[in-house]
Amino acid sequence: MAKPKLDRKTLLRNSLSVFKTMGYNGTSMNDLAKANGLLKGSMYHYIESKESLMLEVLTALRDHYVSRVFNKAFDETLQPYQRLKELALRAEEIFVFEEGGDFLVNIGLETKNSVPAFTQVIKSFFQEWINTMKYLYSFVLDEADAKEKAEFIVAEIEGSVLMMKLLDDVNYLHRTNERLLKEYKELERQKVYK
Amino acid sequence: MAKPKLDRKTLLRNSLSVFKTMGYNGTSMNDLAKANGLLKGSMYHYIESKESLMLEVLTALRDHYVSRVFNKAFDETLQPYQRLKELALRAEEIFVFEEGGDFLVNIGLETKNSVPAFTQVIKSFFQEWINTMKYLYSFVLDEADAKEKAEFIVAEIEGSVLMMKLLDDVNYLHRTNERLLKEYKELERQKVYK
DNA sequence: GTTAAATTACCAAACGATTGGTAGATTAAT
DNA sequence: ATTAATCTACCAATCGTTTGGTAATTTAAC
Repeated sequence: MAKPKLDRKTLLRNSLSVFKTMGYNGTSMNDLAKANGLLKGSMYHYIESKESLMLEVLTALRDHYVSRVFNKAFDETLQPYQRLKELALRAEEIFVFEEGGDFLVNIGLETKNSVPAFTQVIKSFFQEWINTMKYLYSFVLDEADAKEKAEFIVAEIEGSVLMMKLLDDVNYLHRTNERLLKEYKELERQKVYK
Repeated sequence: MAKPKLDRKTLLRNSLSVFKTMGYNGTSMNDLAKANGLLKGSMYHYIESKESLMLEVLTALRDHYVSRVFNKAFDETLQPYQRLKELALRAEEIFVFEEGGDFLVNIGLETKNSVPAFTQVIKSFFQEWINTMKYLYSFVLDEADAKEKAEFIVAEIEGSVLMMKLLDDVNYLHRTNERLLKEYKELERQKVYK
């Protein structure tokens, strides 16, 4: 009976799936336990508290994005435009199909005034994202413009994802990405002519 | 103590204030009662349930926006550009200073998979907003483009508000509005030249 | 290789606190 | 005296968490 061990990754993935559909306050320890094939008391064999579990989920998600998605921006075997395209593609997959998506925003808003520990991780995710975009745009814009552009683009994508969810319209994000890519190409062209 | 202690408007305003900072699931009937200067049991003299109260708050908020904010777009004493400017100004006030703000988005995301009645009202709010923007852009763009532009702009503003909250940066929305206004003026210029 | 101790994984039950909601008594204005 | 508004007291259910206990497995001494 001490064999079928639940490994950490599975625990986090199962828990994320529940948190994602019910939110933080909307999810009970019972829900989490069920999703992991355990009774609620047994969950405490793996975790210290509901809050610490969520914090671990958030952190894992952020680290995943940083090391598996954002890092594409620094892949020197690709042209800058191709890197942006890779990022856009991955973002579309993530937000439209995968578990996770705009999860970080949802939880960030829901717990903003009650669990500061969450806010910190979520903030750092967005900072990382903005920095990634800033780097990519530094190829076609000067420092200050690249920064502003990066901040604006992250907001733009998040807004699209949001409307996509609220209005059940899957095209939102795709159109936004297409617009961004087209615009980037135009910026590259202008840069060359200068 | 049988005086009409609490009028409907005050009840809704007080409740909104609590819901706004703690979310739907994060707010208890006790919290709501306290905010209204009552004991929990007394709340049920005014409302049928926690859910019905929230639904009333959401509906009142949507109706307020439609009749007091969005209607500016149809004010024929103003030039289209001036109407857009009015809308932008009001939006900035609402999102930055007032209670309410992106409340509808937060609740929409938090309760998307648990309380469909909320989703309906929230959806209609965004549809109204999009329609308003579409009308304003029909002065400078053709039908199809105006629609796409409207959808995009609402997403853009929402994204800005979101980042503003998550990153505690009040400039986000202001910059977005300035960009929109400038672009609208440019669209007007292009229209004239054609 | 056998065996006993230590550890792991889990369950069933219960904890005190809090949840949304109800009933009946009490208060105060008309 | 009537009636509307509020309080007090309570309910059943659920919350996150802790407990006591029991198999299954791993470890380590022989």
